Amino acid sequence: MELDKAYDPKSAEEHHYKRWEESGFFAPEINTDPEAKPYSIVIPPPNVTGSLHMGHALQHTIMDSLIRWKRMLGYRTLWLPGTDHAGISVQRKVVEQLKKDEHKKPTDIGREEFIKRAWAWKEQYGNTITEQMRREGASVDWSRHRFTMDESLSLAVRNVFCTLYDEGWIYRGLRIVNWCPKDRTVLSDLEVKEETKKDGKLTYLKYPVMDSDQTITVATTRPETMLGDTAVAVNGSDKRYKDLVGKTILLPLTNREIPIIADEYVDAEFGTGAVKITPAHDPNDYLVGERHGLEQLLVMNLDGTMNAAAGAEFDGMDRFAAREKVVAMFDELGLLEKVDDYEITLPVCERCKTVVEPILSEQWFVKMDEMRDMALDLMKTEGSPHFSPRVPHEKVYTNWLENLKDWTISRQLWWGHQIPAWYDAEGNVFVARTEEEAVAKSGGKDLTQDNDVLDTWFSSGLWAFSTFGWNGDVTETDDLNAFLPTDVLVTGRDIMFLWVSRMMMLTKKFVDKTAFNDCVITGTVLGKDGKPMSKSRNNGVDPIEMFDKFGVDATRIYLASIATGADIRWNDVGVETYRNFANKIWNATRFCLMNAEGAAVDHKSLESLLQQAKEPPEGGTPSASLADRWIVSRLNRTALDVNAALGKYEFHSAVSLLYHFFWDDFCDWYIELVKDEITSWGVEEERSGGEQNLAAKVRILTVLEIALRMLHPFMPYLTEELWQKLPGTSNALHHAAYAGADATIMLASFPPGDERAIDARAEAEMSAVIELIKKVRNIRAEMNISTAIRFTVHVAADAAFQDVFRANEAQILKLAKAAELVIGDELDVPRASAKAVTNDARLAVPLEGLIDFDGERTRLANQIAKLTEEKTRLDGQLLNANFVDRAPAEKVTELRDRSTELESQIATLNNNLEALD
RNA sequence: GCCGUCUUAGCUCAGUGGUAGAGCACUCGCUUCACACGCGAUAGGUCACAAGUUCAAAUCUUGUAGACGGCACCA
Repeated sequence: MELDKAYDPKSAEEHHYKRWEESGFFAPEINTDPEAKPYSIVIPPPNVTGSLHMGHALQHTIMDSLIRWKRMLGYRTLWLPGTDHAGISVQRKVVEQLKKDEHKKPTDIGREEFIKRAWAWKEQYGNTITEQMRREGASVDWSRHRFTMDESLSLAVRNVFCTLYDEGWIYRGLRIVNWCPKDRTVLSDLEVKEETKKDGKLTYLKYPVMDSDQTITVATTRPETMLGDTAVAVNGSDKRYKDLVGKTILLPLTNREIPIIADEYVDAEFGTGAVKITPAHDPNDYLVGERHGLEQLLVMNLDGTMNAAAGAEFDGMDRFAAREKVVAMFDELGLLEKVDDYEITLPVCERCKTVVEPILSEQWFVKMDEMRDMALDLMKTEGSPHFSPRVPHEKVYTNWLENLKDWTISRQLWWGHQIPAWYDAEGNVFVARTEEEAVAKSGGKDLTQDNDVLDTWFSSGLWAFSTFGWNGDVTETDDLNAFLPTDVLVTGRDIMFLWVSRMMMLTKKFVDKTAFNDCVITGTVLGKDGKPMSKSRNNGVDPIEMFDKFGVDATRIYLASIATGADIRWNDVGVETYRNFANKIWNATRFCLMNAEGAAVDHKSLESLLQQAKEPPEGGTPSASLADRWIVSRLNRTALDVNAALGKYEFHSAVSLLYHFFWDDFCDWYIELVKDEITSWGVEEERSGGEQNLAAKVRILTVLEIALRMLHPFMPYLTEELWQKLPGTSNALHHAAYAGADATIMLASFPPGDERAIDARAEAEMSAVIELIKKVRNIRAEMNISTAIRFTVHVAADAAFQDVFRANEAQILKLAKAAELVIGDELDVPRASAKAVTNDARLAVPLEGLIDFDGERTRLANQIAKLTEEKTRLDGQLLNANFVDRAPAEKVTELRDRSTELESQIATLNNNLEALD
């Protein structure tokens, strides 16, 4: 079989996913081992308005790598996919569509029709991400796909709401909330971000004190709110205003009389030391108002315009226009003291960047005190969730919880879970799961349901258990028993509070379990400019474009290679590295297949090698070749290390281990070392015959096959494509739990690695051979000797290494491009020779007529300088009595040995240098 | 204001007490029959700065400077 010369990702990506999905490989049911341990991950549900961005790609890569790894290890794995209904975002999309297509407002078509449109929108556009996930190769169980507004999940929401209400954890109250005038809904604190405005103004207004000619000056950034002022406050200990406390102000433009009060809240040092108090439009003022029994005068509508209470002149006027008008009128009245430029940070709506208006409004809240204690308790007693990396996330999470305020859960939207609360004509509230129940509770009255819906995060908060079938009516399911707690949650910092914390709390509350054991918080993938990717910065990189350009596998393994937990800049060159890696894997396989005639993957072929590593022949020479013993040792070491790294969520080191094993050990050395043995162009007469040749072919195919399995979690398409082409791969290689399934690498067992297969002797011997070859190559390169010239290499070493070099003579000659190897106790070479030392040998290359004496002098001098520098440093340490006394004896011996070794190497090189003269 | 992170080769980043690493870029040499998305060989770093702890610090502690994140406040 012959492969194309280069890997074309597209062709592999086209067909495997469909087969995997249709064969049911992604579902936990594929695992037929009744004893199999479960391993589960629920996806952070992307919202239906979204499309795949680099953050998703990173997180999905991590989740899929973990799931594929565990699946191959025989766990009953479930990665559960789904989407959330994204209340505000979908609502906005539908509103825009309505306006554009029909020039209508939501109120023109009514709630019922609007919701129909929203569902239609979701059906049409809401599957973008799920389709993109197929391209990513995500091995999610689509049969368990959930949507936060599915019937069962919606029932769960209603049941949870009712229970929390009945137990007093949910209440309805009049509070200052964050209002987005554009979206016309209240927002939770977490959905409000801050934006610094450099062109802000601080306006100083003079308020006349009644029965006096005095005025009191207040400063404000929102002059229009003065229309709702119901007091002016000063600090009671502020001497400037002492006499004014208790007096009355005639509030300009309104002619209302408002008191001057004393309150601790006022900082005498700040501004004028006098503060206008607007209890209905400012959270601090609200508190002051409560303390002093002030009227809460609402002067604004929920669309950001002023209302009648602001006065006839302002009624209906936009808040910003009203601001200008208020200032102008104060100016006319001579009551405008001044307007200063002022840099101000304003709260804005996270989604639409509209300036958020703090406003007094009646909303539903979740009381957070007990929830918080529950989550803190989980952290303190069980260290749950176990964050990775622990620093700094555990502390940030804990700090946030400690300062938690109540959660505003009502939203003035139509799309979402309508609040299961009904009102009678008198405004009495009846909370129930259905209208019938509510009516029954009311004693048969006519009721109307609350107009608002719940925050999308309220339903997302139930995700860990509602997705497994819990809905309050049904509280036990097989999936729930099998898969909760989920093993790990993989997500970004941005939703740690919005989602992670709430899911912990609600899962504990309703199923008395932790939602997930571990929580991997990924870093942010930054744009090339080092800033978070965003549309406004136009520094975003589209994962799909990367898939097209470099292939899915290259993009995935690159993402895994940067998944350290730290933020990282996107770098096309990095993906290119792994595109090249994919091509390298392709070509290594291509080479093996070109020479695989008559051979097939056979794991028994490595058994004798394992045996020799486990029980080295007593003093004797192992029968298997060094290269074979070495690659098996390296293979197992890599497998052990990769498993360990994945277990610690150190994806970048797993990738690095695999990269270097495959490229350096397998391609650069192993393939080259055994090339002659397996190819038809090898040195025929040196071989013991066809049988030996076949065994070597089987071995290399087998090593390759194991390597592909280790790479599969990161590079699913490429590895499946190649695995299918390797002779001898079949479902016999599957993990026992999947014995019956059609052959696929994704169900093959993941190499666990065997510590006893680590062959220290083979590794030491191989490194002697590699070092020797590298030194010869170095001489050739530095002496500028053409590869066409095959010279003789003289090697001196102790008896054991002489044997090693003799046993590997053919390989050394080939890789060093030498004609002859002369091995002995001492070097016996003419003066015109280039020389070098390794840790285990001395070597020389006679270069009669080729040597550049000056060049050789420089080369030797450089080597001597390098070694001397190291020796000087070591000897300095060894002369230090403190070091020798206090450092571990092992360390001291190690340094001493190294120093002795260096001494001998330097001496040799010096002799070589002198010999040139 | 409070909490926290980062600063390592030209670039992007690993490494977290015991001789500084990778990929890419750079330099030199290769149309070597798996791969030029390649092969071989070099070069390149007082690990931001300062002090301390230690036999030993890129790594631990404190401070300084710069970059950044979260929370709170902002009349």
